[in-house]
Amino acid sequence: MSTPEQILPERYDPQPIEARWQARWDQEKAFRAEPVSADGATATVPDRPKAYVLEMLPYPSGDIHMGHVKNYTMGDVIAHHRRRQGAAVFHPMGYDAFGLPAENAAIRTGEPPAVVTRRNIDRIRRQMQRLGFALDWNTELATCDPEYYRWTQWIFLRFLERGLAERREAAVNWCPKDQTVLANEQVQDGHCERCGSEVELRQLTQWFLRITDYAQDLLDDMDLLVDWPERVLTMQRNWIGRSEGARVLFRTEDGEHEIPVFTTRPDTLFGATFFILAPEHPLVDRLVEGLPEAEAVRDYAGAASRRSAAERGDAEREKTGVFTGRHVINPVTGEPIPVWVADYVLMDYGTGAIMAVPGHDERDFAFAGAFGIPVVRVIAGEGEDADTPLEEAYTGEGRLVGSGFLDGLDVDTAKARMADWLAERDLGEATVGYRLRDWLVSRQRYWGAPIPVVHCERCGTVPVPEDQLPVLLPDIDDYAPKGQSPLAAATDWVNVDCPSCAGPARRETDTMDTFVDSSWYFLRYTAPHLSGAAFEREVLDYWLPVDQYIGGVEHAVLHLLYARFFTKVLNDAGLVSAREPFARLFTQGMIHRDGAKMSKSKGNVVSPDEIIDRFGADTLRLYVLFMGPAADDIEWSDRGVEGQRRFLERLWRLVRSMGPGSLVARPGREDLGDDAAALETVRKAEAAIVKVSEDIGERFSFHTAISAVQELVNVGTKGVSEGAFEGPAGAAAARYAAQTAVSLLFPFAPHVTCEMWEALGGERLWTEPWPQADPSLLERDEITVVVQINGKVRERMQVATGLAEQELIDLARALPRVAE
RNA sequence: GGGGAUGUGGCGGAAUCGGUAUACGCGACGGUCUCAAACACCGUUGGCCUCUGGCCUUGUGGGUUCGAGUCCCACCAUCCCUACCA
Repeated sequence: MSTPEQILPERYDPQPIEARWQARWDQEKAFRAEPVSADGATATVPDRPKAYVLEMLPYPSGDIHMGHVKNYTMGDVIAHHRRRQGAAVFHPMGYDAFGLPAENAAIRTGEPPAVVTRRNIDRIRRQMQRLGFALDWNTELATCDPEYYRWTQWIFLRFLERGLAERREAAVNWCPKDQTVLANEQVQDGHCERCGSEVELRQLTQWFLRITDYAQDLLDDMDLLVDWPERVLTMQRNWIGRSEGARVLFRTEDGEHEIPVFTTRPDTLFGATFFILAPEHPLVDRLVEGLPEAEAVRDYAGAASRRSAAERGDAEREKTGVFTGRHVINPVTGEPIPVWVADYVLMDYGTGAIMAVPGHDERDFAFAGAFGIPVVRVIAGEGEDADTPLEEAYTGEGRLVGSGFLDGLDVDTAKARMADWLAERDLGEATVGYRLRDWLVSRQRYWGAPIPVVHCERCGTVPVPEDQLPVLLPDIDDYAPKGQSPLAAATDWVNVDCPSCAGPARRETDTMDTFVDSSWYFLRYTAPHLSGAAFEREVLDYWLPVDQYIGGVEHAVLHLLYARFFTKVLNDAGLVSAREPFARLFTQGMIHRDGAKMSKSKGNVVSPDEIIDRFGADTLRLYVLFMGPAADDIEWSDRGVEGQRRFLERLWRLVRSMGPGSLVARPGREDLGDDAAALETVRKAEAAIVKVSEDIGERFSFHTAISAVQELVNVGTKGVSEGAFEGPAGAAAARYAAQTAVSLLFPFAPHVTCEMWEALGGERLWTEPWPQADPSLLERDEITVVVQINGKVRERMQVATGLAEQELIDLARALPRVAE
C-alpha cells in the first residue's frame, strides 16, 4: 500500500494495484451490508436513508459475459455513489442456479447438475471479484441450495393455501426437445425460449399459479413504479391485455346447453350470423353426438390439436373450420345461427367460444367468405347506410343500423345499451377480459425445486408439512427427460406415507419453473442464511422496495411480471409491507460486436478476463460505461478500450506531477486572487462535481459523467504542460482539480483511484463523503453573448453578468457589424 | 395488423428548460521520440468555397419563434416488442 507523502511510480501497472485493493476491502469488510437477518442475532434497523441497489442475478453458466460486466458495473457505480452520500447501501449478489443448461450438461457427461453448478458458481464469483465489485459476499445465495429452495417450497405452500396454486388440465405448451411444458411467457413466436424448438400444444394436467387473479392489480399498481422505462410498462400492459366487453349467453336451439362468449363488441350482436367453438371446447363432443357431422368434427378437432402453436397462431393462414350441424339462438334476434368449430378460436382466451360478426371483424369476415356464410352490416360509417355493401369488415366508428333498439346510436353508446339489455334479461353482462394466462409452473425436469406436495389415493393432493421442508431433490443416475420428470425414477423417494392419513401416497415428481426461484430472491438476500424463516419482516421492510433494479429488457414480461405478482401475494398474506418490489428499474442495452449480439455460436465474444489481463479491471469498467448511453445497444470497440486505458494513464501522470503532499481544501475566490487560469481550473472541477453527481444520481448517464471527468483531467494536463500553475494559487487549484477528478472517478475505477487518493495524501476513498460543489465558484463575472440577426450569428460580445435586457440590446446595437 | 423507440461528423456519441451544434472518446492527418516501425506524447480534424473571410450543415418537406437538433404537422428509413386475444 502506498503511504502518504509518497508519489506514484512512473508506470501504471493495474494488476498488483487491483489485487491489493481488493484484498484490503475484503480484509476491512468495507462493503458489508447492515442490517441482515442471521441466526441467533437481532438485527437493528438503522435510522438513516437506505439504498437497495440490485442487479438481476446471473445464471451461472461458467463465464460472465460483457453484458454482466456492464450490468454490475452500473450497479456498483450507483452503490458507491449512494454510500459516499451517506446512505446505508445493500448491494447483494447471488445465482439463479437451477435450470436446463446444467441439467443438459449432466445428461451429456453424467456429472450431477449440483456439481457442475457449484463449479460454475465458483468460477463466476472469481470473475466478479476480479472486477472489484463492492458486493457483500456474506449475503451471497444460490437458488439451488436446499437452504434457499426450502423457502421457495414454503412460499409455494402459501400460494396453495390461498388457492393461488392449483393443478388442472389444460392445453399447454410442450417443448419436444426439452421434454417439458413451458409457461406462455417462455414461448416466443411459437418456439421454445430456451432451445428454439417449435412448441406443441398438449392437453395435460399441470400446476398453475393464478396470476390472472392479479391482472387488475398488476395494471393498477404501475402507478407505484415511479421510474420504470415506458417501454417495459407498455410491454406489461400489452401482455396483461385488458379489454372491456361483455359476456353473452347463447343457448342451443334445443335449449339444452348454454354457451357463454366474451366479446368486445356487444354492440354488433345483431350482426352475429354464426358461432364458433374452439376445437378443444368441452362441449364439442356432446353437441355433435349422434349427428352425421360428428366424424368430420372430431377429425378436425384432432388435427387442430396436433398443429403446432406457431402454425395455429399464423393469422395469414387460410381460415379452416367445420360445421357441427347444430345451431344456437342469437339472443337479440331470436334467430338460429350455425355453430362451427374453427382453430382460430382459442380455448384459453375468453370462454373458448365466440359469436362471429363477419360484417365488423376481419377474421370472421374471412371465415364467412371461405364458407359462404351471410354477412350483415350493423354499423354504418360516414356516408354509408344499412344497404351500403361491405367489401371488407368495417371496424371503424359509426351509427348502428339494422339493430332494433340500438339503431342510430354510436358504437360506444350501443355497447353500454346492449350490456344493460343483456343484464336485465340475465343473458349477459358487461365484463373485462385479460389476455394474461395463468402461470404454468410445473416442469418435467430434474434440476429444479421439487413441488412440495404428495398425491394420496384417499386424501388427494396433500401439502408437505412445513416441518418436513425442504423436500430434497433425490440423487438419481439418469437425468434424461422421458416425457415425465426424471424424479419419477427415484421410487424410494416417490413412495411416501400420506402426511394426512399415513396411507400409501406418491410425491409430486415435477419441479418448479426457475422463474419461481427468481421471483423472491431479492427478499431472501436480507436473510440469506436464516434457518427459521424465509426472512424477517422488520429487516425486509427496511430494505424494500429495491431502490434501483438493473437488468436486461428481455425480462419485461417474464421475471419482472412474476416478481411483481409474488410481492403482491406475499403482501396480501401479510408477510411483506411492500406492494411492489422494484421502485426504479433500468434496462440496459446489449453489447454488440460485428453488428450482432455477442454469442459463442457467432464467435464474436470478447472475454472480460482477457480484457482485464491486458488493460486491468478499472479500464474495462470505465469502457463498458463510456461506450454510449447505458440503455442503448452499442458496438464493442477494442480501440475504445485502449482509449480508456490512455485516459487512466493521463490521470496517473497528472496525479504523479502533483508530487508528494496532502489533500487540499477547495480554494476559495480569495485564495485564487487574480489568477484566471487557477479560477478556471477550480470552476471546471466544480462543474464536474455537479455533472457527475447528476449523471449518476438522476440521469443514468454514465458516459457523460466520465466525459466530464475527462474534460477536467484535460484542463489539468494542459495547464501543467503549459506551466499555468506556477504560482501558489495555481498549485492549489491544480492539486484540487486532480483530487476532485480522482474522487469523482472512484465509482467507475475504484482500484486505481484509491491508489491515487493515497498518493494525494488521503485514505479510504470509499468512505470519503461525496464532493459538493460550491455554487459561488460556478458563477462567472463575464459571459459571451451571441448576437443574432434574423437567425444569423452576427457578433459575439463579452459582457458582465447580470445586465438588464435593454442594456444588452444597447450594447449589441453599438457593435459595428450590427449597426450597419 | 397493433404498440414502443430511434435517426446529429468517417465511427460511438454530447447538447438536461427552445439560446455559440458536433463536448468526450475512437479513427484519420501532421509533428516529437526511433536506424525504422509499433507504442507513447504534442498538435490539427463537420462540409464546401473565390480561404485574415464567407456560405452550408442535426433523415426529408413544411410550420411556430427574435432564435429549432430540441416544439407542431406530414413523410421516409431503421430497430425492438407483440400478434387469429374475439
